[in-house]
Amino acid sequence: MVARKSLSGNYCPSARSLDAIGDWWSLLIVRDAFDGLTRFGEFQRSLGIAKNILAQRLRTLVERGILTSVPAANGGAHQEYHLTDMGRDLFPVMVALRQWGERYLFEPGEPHSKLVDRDTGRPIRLDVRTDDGSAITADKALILKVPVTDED
Amino acid sequence: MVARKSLSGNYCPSARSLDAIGDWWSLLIVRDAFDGLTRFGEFQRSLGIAKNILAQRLRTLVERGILTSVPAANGGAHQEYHLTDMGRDLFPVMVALRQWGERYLFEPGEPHSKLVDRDTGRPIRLDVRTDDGSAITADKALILKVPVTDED
DNA sequence: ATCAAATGGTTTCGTTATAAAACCAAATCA
DNA sequence: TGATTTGGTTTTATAACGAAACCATTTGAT
Repeated sequence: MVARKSLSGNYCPSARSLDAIGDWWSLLIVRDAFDGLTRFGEFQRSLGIAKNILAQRLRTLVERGILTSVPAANGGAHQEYHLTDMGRDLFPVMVALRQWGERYLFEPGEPHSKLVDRDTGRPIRLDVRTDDGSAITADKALILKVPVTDED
Repeated sequence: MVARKSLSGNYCPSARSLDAIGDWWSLLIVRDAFDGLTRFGEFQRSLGIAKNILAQRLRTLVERGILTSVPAANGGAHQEYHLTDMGRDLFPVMVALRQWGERYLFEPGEPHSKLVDRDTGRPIRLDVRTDDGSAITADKALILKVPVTDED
């Protein structure tokens, strides 16, 4: 079998996450869902994705519990795709990606969308902290590996 | 051309980030780099990735400024791959992915690696906040779009 | 009520990316 | 000095992807 290697049995949570949402389109769909898009056509126009690929991605995102498809709220016959709690909890991932991109992938002065607090208008950021609230940098972090059994 | 659509001109920073590191292996390589791996063979054994794919990924990660390849520190002839500042700043992305995976992709009680403060041993987490430090949830966030010019 | 267009897909087909394996030169080890 | 490891590249088969055509059902206009 030459299928894309599955990481779902991996004991690293990042690896499993990438297994679930690490393909090319899934996170972009989730981003659009955060942006309020719900309909097939909305996603398609927003992303410029091929319809067959979009259909497949929506299907697997639903299968994995990140989106739900529900009959249209307005009585129409189409489906609407909404974030589940699991999907909404990808919010920090989105913010982290956004923050990195803002910093490294834009020229100084180049315009880009911004994420702000809906109520106060304040910019949103995120920081890594220990559970007592003190900020921490990458070099201070240590990955505790789970004891190896027999598979590598 | 049927190449994978480039999002590098997109005004959404998340989209550009995914364009840079959103392919299947890149973030896993970066994760391993955080874990201290530097050599071709180390990455290959750790990930089980095909060598040609790994070589290609390392090349583009270097091109994009996320890794640097430097001659071996110990005088050997091989290259070592190290995170740049740009690469190290992906740390919050890794933590966010990890945190989400821990929560949703493991059975209760199932073992997984953990991220802790090297000095204190305290678990590391991350939260989204406004710049004055108050925590915020996804529904309180608003994406301010950049004014559209002519391309869609 | 009827025709036209939009919506939400699925199917087909060509192209690209990926995986596996073979291969190879240089360095290291015994 | 011969064997093994390292760090790749090349080749080939398969799977994923993108574009376009197609289609049934809704929705909108006349």
